Amino acid sequence: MRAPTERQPAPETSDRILDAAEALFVEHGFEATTMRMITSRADANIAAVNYHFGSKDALIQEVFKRRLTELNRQRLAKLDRLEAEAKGAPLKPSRIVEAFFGTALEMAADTEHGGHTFMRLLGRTYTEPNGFVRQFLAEEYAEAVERFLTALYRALPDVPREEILWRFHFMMGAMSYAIAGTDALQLFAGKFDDAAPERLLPRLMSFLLGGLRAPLPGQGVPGENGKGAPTRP
Amino acid sequence: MRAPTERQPAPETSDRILDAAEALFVEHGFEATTMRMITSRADANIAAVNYHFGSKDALIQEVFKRRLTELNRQRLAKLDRLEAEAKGAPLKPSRIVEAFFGTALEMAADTEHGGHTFMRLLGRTYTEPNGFVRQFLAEEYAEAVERFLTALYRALPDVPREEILWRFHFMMGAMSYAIAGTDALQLFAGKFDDAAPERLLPRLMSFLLGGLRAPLPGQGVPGENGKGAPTRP
DNA sequence: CCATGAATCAAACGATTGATTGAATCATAC
DNA sequence: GTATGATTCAATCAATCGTTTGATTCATGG
Repeated sequence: MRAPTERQPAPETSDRILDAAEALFVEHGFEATTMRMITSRADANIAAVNYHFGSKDALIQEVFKRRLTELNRQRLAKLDRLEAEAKGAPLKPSRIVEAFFGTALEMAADTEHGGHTFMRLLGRTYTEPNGFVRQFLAEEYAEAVERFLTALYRALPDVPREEILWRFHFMMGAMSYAIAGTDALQLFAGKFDDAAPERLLPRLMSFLLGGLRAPLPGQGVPGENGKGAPTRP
Repeated sequence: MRAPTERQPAPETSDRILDAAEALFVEHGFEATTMRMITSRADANIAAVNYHFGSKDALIQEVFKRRLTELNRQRLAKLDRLEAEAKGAPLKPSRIVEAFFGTALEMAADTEHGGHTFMRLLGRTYTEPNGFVRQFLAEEYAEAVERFLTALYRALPDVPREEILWRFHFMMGAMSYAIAGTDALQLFAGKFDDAAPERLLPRLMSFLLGGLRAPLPGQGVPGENGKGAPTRP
């Protein structure tokens, strides 16, 4: 009467639970989302979560694994294609950044299949205190981060690796906020006239590349070397 | 026997509770931090929180108010000084960015008086799902955001305001991750050789200004217009 | 020395949490 | 039609949550 033998593709109930949990986690966070809220929204019995997944923590992991594995698979596929086309030459930084962050934004733009919901969840989970969630995310990301960092190191051989590391970190932060969008913090409530996701990608990409290619922090005082206005392309 | 009459400056117990709560919130989040954990760490009775603050939610607000009011006061003071020196002329964007984000990083660099702990908490709270926390933060930030946005609008008259709004948003995200630093996500575990906070400020500032002054996303394909390498100053 | 109110304390409150039980129901194969 | 195993169900478990209580201790002023 315990764990189901996985023969069938999916009996639907576990998927409804995953979808309900995903949406509720975005809305209330992990701790504040109760099993009863999840099963109620999924039209399932309270015992269904433990039957299908084993525990609440295992359910959380499954919510992430379902989407994150696919996201990083797409990212690495794009990187593979770029490297194949380059035939051994270093890639352009803009291509690398677009492969990593653009893929994430594409998933975030997909409101039909829950991709948008998940990316909002992912963005706020990067800073999740919960230990096991963080460790799980780190493992799931390990390969992709390694590959993309290596590509960036090759693309920018004159830039100290530590600097690239930090800027990659900063870019992750900017992307998180970009996806969280208006609902991250009501700081800009009523100020965003246009939250169209199709305009978000070029906006974020310009910002990220501007940051990545910024003058290195050196002897010069930052901000003293330019007119300070963005240039029209 | 209810709320204390505020005659004395501070009987010490409420401060110990605030410090303990601040540290525990960073470590475990709001929900996962129990009253018993707080009062135990603060060497106080379990009833002390409700006696001094009224409720757990009120305690959370007080933890933020204590530091955030001071942070935004410093930010606005710097902006006031810059505007006084400029005598009506528009400010340089780099000065504005430094006044807003630099002040935050200064507080984050202060490990002596809990500033570092608080800024880590603040960074991860920007994406907090909890409704009342978000609304409280928004109110506490309203004036500063308004003032700094206005200054940026004046400093960059040729840039669409919506673009400035988004880039300010992106900058907030990058700063959050910068402060969360290594402990945000173990994605880069073991890769940061140098987490010295005094080098973080110039690093972040270069990145932010690079992003703020990046070419606007227009007709041109992003990333097709440059060599893609950061320039030495 | 005692009166007064702030502060602390141990103990308990009802409510809700994630998890578990054993029986009931369902689908499928023979 | 009946056996078999997967799934669902109502009911309940112990544990823990934030909060409250009433008594006790402490500090201070007259």
